[in-house]
Amino acid sequence: MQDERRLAVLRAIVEDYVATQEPVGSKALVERHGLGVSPATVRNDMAALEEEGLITQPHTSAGRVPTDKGYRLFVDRLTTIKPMSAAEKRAIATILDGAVDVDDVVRRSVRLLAQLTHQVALVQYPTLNRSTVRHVDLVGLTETRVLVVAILSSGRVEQRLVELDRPLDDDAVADIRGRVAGVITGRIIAEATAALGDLAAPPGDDAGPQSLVVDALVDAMSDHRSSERVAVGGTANLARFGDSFEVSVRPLLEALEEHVVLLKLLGEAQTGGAVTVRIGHEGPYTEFATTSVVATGYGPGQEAVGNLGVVGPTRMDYPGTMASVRAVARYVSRILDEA
Amino acid sequence: MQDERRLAVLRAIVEDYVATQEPVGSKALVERHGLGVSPATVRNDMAALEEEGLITQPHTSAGRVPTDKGYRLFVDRLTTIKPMSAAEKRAIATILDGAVDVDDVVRRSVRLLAQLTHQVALVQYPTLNRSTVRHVDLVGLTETRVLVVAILSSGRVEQRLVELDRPLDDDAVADIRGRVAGVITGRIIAEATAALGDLAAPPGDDAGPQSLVVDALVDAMSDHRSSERVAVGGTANLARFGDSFEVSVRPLLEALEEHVVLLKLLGEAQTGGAVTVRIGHEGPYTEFATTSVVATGYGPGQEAVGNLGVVGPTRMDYPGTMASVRAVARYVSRILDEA
DNA sequence: TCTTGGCACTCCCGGGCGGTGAGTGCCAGC
DNA sequence: GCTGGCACTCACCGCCCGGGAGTGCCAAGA
Repeated sequence: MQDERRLAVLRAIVEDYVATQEPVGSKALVERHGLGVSPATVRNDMAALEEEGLITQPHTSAGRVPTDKGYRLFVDRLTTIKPMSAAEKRAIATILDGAVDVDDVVRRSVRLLAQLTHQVALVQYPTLNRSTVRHVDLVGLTETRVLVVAILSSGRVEQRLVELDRPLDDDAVADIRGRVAGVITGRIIAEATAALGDLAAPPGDDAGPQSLVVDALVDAMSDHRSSERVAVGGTANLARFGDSFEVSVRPLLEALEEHVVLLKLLGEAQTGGAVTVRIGHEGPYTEFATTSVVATGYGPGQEAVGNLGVVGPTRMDYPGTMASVRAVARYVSRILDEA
Repeated sequence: MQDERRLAVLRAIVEDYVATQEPVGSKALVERHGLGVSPATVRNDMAALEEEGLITQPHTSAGRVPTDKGYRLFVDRLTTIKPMSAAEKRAIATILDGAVDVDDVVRRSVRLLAQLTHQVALVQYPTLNRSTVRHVDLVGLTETRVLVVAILSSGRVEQRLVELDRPLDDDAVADIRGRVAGVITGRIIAEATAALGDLAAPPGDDAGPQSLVVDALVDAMSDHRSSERVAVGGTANLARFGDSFEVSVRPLLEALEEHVVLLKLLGEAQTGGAVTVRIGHEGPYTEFATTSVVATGYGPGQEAVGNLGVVGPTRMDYPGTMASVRAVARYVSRILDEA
């Protein structure tokens, strides 16, 4: 019974602190929330919660602030993701439906997520892993330059310019095109890449040019470039960090330009539709010690082709943020499914 | 004679203030620079400079700080762009040469420029205006969906998915492809768009699908999307603003996500290779009242296909920044020329 | 006419100081 | 196990004050 009330106190502390950004005291707590007990009782509970490491006080005789552990318990056990309102859902659908291509979906998502959550939004560009090759084309630009274009089912178009070591006439280009297209069209990337291996060193005169073209295609489909990209938006929301710019915001801004780090952060998100939350010091990223990351995967069906989420101060509105992240991920998935 | 010394004093004030970020007094001035006169003399000159509106003091009995007008005079008459060292040039060339496509050039340029100048870098994506159409392709995905792909001489690939109102077999797709390609291949965008107009409402059964395809092509080449995009980097360098985050950096971060505004800022850059500097309140952008923009155009030959530059506090190292901006623009131009 | 040393004045900045108030811990009583 | 009471602890804020950098002005010298 007391245990239950203590959790209620923790929840109240988290909610108040998130709302006011100030340490919350026992008196204010009983006034603002309908706990039917006296401040003294709450103080006892707070002492117990502090004993457990769930809350802490910045200095003696100040109110209490949740610790990372406290937020963790709050997120895991004290809250449920609140569903978005119909109006919010409509707004999301309207904005994302206007996208003209995959890149545009990503850009719009980032913007939308930043606006919804008032935090820094991250959206990973979709990986090509599950895509199939829709179309391959070779375009002879000059006698020794060929543009290789691969169109993938995700809607992405990858291109490479190939410099040949000797002139090639149109028929020869068409020949290579036909051979390559026959082997990989309709296949998923992994299969296509494997199949190209057999073409890399073919018999006959065209070995050189064809190898070069094949290499370019393998490179274009190798997934690295596109999956290593993350769109970032809403950096102005870093102002929510009340702290000084130099100590808290600058390193964050720097980290946000390091897309490799962001990918790792987003990569922690579990597949399968659940929203993952990383709080404060959890994980090895010192730059993000005072921040939480709320992320999830997106993609058609159950399979994630990318992750998206937000970065914000540990003192954030977790239920609302998680709801927004989940909602945007769902709509992005749906749109990618349609395209 | 005195006039000359006064300008020397102004130059010294600008240089010292840029270096120290603190109001500079008469005594420190004669010590750090080799002006062969006494502090009292300098004080008289300072009073004259203040009279002309070139410098100002934050409060009585403080040192002097250059005004926007002072910086303007400094940039226009007191400084020359200092050439980059050979090592710096090599570094620029090395970094940019590794780019795999146009988008990669832009991304690398932004990063490079931010590192060189320690400021916020902006690089506009190349406009398509001067590009020619290298290749057009139509790919039938299903019976009622066609992917339209246009490959431009700039290396950019534009694509649109077209939903048809009725099924179309492969022959019909090939037919439209042939007709469209015949009309626009090799032409510059403007001509191609005009030529497409004649195809929009052709005679015969295929009027519907062909119109849709033509519309998509016109849209893809309409230049709006790509030229409305700006890559931004080095936002962490906003820390150089010593002021409080909320009043000075937050509005800037917000403005930096408004790419329309950035395009206008960059658009002020003159064509023809000169580096343009906008200082402080010059221009209608209240968000950028405390910043200067150093920008220039880039592109193969004399024609600018895009602009790039940096945004920083008015108190910036103009000679160095202008040198970096010019150098990066030149190398980007060269690379685009080669591609 | 310009430069220079001297001098009084201004005002920002940082440190020290006491009052105020929110919040706590503890204890005795119910 | 809850509650009211009470003494205690600090952060915060406004205040004062001295130090110091820098200025403006003036009279004398080149």
